[in-house]
Amino acid sequence: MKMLLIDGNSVLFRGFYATASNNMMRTKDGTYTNAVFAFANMLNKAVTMIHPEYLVVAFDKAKHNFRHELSKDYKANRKPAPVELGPQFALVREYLNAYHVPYLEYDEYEGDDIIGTISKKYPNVDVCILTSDKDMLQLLDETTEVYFMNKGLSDLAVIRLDNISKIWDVKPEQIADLKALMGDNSDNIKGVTKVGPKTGVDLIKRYGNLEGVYEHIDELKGKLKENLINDKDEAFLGRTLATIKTDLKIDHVLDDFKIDLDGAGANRFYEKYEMRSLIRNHDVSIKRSAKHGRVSKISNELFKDGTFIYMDTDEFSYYKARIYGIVFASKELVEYIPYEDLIQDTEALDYLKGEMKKIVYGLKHILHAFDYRKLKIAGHIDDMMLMSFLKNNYNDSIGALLESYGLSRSIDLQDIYGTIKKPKAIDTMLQTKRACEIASGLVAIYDDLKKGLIADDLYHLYDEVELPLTYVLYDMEVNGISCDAEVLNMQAQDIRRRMEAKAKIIYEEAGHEFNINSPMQLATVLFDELGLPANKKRSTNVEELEKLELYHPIIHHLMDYRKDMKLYSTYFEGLQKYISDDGKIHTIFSQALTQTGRLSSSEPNLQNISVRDEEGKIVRKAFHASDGHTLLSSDYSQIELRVLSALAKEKRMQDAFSAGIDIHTKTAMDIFDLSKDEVDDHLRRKAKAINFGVIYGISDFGLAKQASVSLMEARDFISDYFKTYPNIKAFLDASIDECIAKGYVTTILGRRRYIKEIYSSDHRLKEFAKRAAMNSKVQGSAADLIKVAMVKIYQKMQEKKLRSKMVLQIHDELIFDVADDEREIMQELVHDGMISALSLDVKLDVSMSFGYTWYEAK
DNA sequence: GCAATCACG
DNA sequence: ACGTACGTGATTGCT
Repeated sequence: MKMLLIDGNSVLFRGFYATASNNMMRTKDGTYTNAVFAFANMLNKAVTMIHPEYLVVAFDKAKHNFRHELSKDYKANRKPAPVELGPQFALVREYLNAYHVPYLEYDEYEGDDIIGTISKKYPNVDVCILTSDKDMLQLLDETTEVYFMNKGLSDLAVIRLDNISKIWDVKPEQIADLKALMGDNSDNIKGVTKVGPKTGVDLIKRYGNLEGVYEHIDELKGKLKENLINDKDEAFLGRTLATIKTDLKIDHVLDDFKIDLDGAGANRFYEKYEMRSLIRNHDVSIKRSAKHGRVSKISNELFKDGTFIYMDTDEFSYYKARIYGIVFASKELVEYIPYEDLIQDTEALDYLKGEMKKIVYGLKHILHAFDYRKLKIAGHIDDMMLMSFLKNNYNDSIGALLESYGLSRSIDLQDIYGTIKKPKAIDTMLQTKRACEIASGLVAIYDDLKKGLIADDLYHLYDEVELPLTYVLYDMEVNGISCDAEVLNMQAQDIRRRMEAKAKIIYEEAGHEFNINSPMQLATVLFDELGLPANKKRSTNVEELEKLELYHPIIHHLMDYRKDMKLYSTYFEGLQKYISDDGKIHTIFSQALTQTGRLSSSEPNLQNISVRDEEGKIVRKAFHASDGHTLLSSDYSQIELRVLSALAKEKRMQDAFSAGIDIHTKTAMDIFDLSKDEVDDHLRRKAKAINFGVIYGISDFGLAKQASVSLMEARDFISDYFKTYPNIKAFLDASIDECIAKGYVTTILGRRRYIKEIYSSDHRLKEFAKRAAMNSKVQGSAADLIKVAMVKIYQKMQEKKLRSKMVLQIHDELIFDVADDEREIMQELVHDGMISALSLDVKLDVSMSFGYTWYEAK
C-alpha cells in the first residue's frame, strides 16, 4: 500500500516560479492560475507514477507556531508572496475540494510537521512525499521516498535512502544537524558563522551530529573552532527549528486519506479556470478493452449530449481505411476498444447503430471506413471537423484545433503508424494514449466549439448546409463516375508517339539530347546555348515561351511537347491508375480545406479535367454514364459575376443579367460608351479581363498583363469601370474595410475567412490580403450557393426515390448520372434546385446538357 | 520536401 | 517603392 503526501506550500511555490513569466497564465477575467496549473500538473503526474491508495496534501498556515516561540527571527526575513501568487493559495484549495483530495492545515503546525507525522504513523504503508524542499529528505527511511521537483515541471527526481547522496552527502537523520551548522536563509536559521554546505557536510560526516561536533571541539582549531563555540546556542536552536516533527497529535485515521478522486469535479474546475489541457490528464478510464457494460455506461451518462466516437486509423487509405480501434469518450470516461474486440461487442455495435446522438471528427471518412468493414453508425452525428473548419478555418487538422484550445498537440499520427512507404511497428500503448488524448481533448472542446459557432452566427451554415452536404458528398464519392481505361490508353499511346517525335526535333534544334522536363536544363539550352533573351527569373513557362516564339522554331515544339506531356502524365496515363474494379473513378472531396469554402477534389482531382482546348478535352470521352443512364451536366453561367452584382447591388449589372445580355459585351458597351454593334471581339476580351479582374481583387498591374495593355490603359479601364459601376467600387472598398475592422470577411451565408495578413506591415502581404478579401466574398458566396443547391437537389432526389445519382461538382457545375427514364424530372429538378438555391438579388441562369460521355455533355 | 509548371473554376 | 491578379491538385525534377 502506498500513500502520497504532498507538501502543498512547497509544490505551489515551486510551481509558481517554474511557470512565472511576464505573460503568466490567467483566465479571461484576469485570475492568475499558473501556480495551480503547475500544482495540478505535478499532482497528477505523481498520482500516475505512484498509483497511491492514500493521498493527502499538507499546508502551512501563516500563523505562529512553536518555532516562532523558540526564535523571534524564525522565517522573519520571508517576503510576502508575490501578488500573482497570493490568491492562488485559496484557488488550490478550491481545486483540491473539487477533486476530492483531502488536505490538512493547522494553526499550530507547519506542513512539514504534518507530513513528518503522517509519514511515520502507518508502518505498513509505503510513503511518497512530493515536495521541492530538501529538508524533507530527513524523513527518508526504508519505506519512505521523496519525489523531488527540480527546476521545471518536467521531471521529478525520486530520492531514496540509497541515492540521497544525489542531494546531500549525509544521512537523513543528519540533515537537521547539517542545517543547524550551515544555516538556512529561507527559514532565517543563522547557523554557525562561516560554516556553509562544504564545512557543514565535512563536520557532520566526521562527527555524526551536533553533539559529536562539540564533543570533539578540541580537535578543531582556529576561526572555525571559535565560531562553533560562539554560535553553539544558535546551532542547537537551529537544529530544533530544522527538525521536522513526527509526533504531532493528528486526529485522523488512515481511511480519511483513502484516494477517491473526483475526476469530473476536477474537470469542472479545469473548465471554470480555463485549464483545458489538464482535462485529459486526470485519471479517466483510459483503457484498452471491451469490457461488458462499459459502453452502456457511457450511453446512459451522456445520452443528452452525445458520446464522442473517435476512429483510430492511419492515413494510408481513404476508402478502405484500416480501423485499429474506436475510442468511446465522454467527460467521465475514455475507452479505447480495439477493432478485434469491437466487432464482437454487440453492445458497442448496437450503440453505434442506435439513435443516440454522437460526435465525431471527420464523419465522411468514418462513413466510408465503417461501410468497408460492414459497421454501421447512425443517429444524429455532429462532425467537429466541419465545425472547426467553419469556426476557425482549420482545414482538417485536429492538432491545430486542440492547440487553439490550449491543449497539447498530442502524438503525431506518423509517430504511431509511420508513412505508407515506411510503416512502423505499432506501439499499442502509444497508440491508445494518442487516440484517447485526442478523443478526450475533443470532448473538452465540443461545448465551447458549438457555442462559438452559434455566437459567430455559423451554426445554421453548419447544421443546414455543411453537415447535410457531408452525406451528399459521401454518396457522390461512393457513386464515382465510370471511366473507360481503354479510351484513355488508346489516346495515351497516341500522345506518347507524338511526344517522342517532338522530342527528336527538339534535340535536333538544340544540338543535343537533354531532359526537356527539367526547367533548369531547358533554361540552359534556351538562354545559354541558343542565346535567346532570358527573363529575370529565367522562367520557361508558356507565358515566357510565347514571347520567344518568333526567335526560334524550337519554342513552338517545346510548347507542344509540354502540353502533350501534361496530358499524358496527368490525364491519359495518370488517370488510369485510379480506375477501380467497378470501372469507376472515386475521387475524394475535401470539405474542410479551402480558404473560401469551395470543395476540393483529389486522388484524382476531377475538378481540373481538361476542357479548354480540343486535344485535352478528349479526356472527357473516357468518362461516361452507367448502363441505361446518361450524363447530365448543369452549370451556372457567370455565377461569380452574378453573385458580385447581387452583393454589390449594382443595378446596371443586375439588369443586364435579368435581360440575358452577354455580360462582357454589356460591360464593354458601358465602360467604353459604345453601342452593341460597336463592340468587337477585341473590346469584349478587354471587358472580360476586367470583369475577371474585379472578381480576383482588381490590380492595375494584373489587368495590364492579362489584357495585354499598358499600365496606363489598365488604370483608365479600372477608373472607367468604377465610374460605370460605382456600387462595385463601394462593395470592394467595403470588403477591405470589413476585413480590417474584423480580421475576416464573410460570405452570403456568414462563412468567414480570416486574413491576418491584412494587418501586415509588409506591403506585399497587405495587398494580397486586400485582393483575397474582395475575392473571398464572391468566390465563397458562390460556393455557399452551389452547396445549398446540392443539398436541396439531393433531398429532392431522395424524396422522389430516383435512381439517378449526383456524381461530380466542379465549383459552378454539377454532373449527374441520370437514369434514362428520369431525364425530364431530373432536368427540371436540377434546374430549379440550382436557380433557387438562395434568393439572390439577381437572376441566375444554368446551362444544361445531356450526353453519354462527359465530352458530349458540354 | 520544395519549386516549377500547368490543368481546372 | 514595393511586385501582384483569386482558389485548387498532380507531376516532374532536384536537393
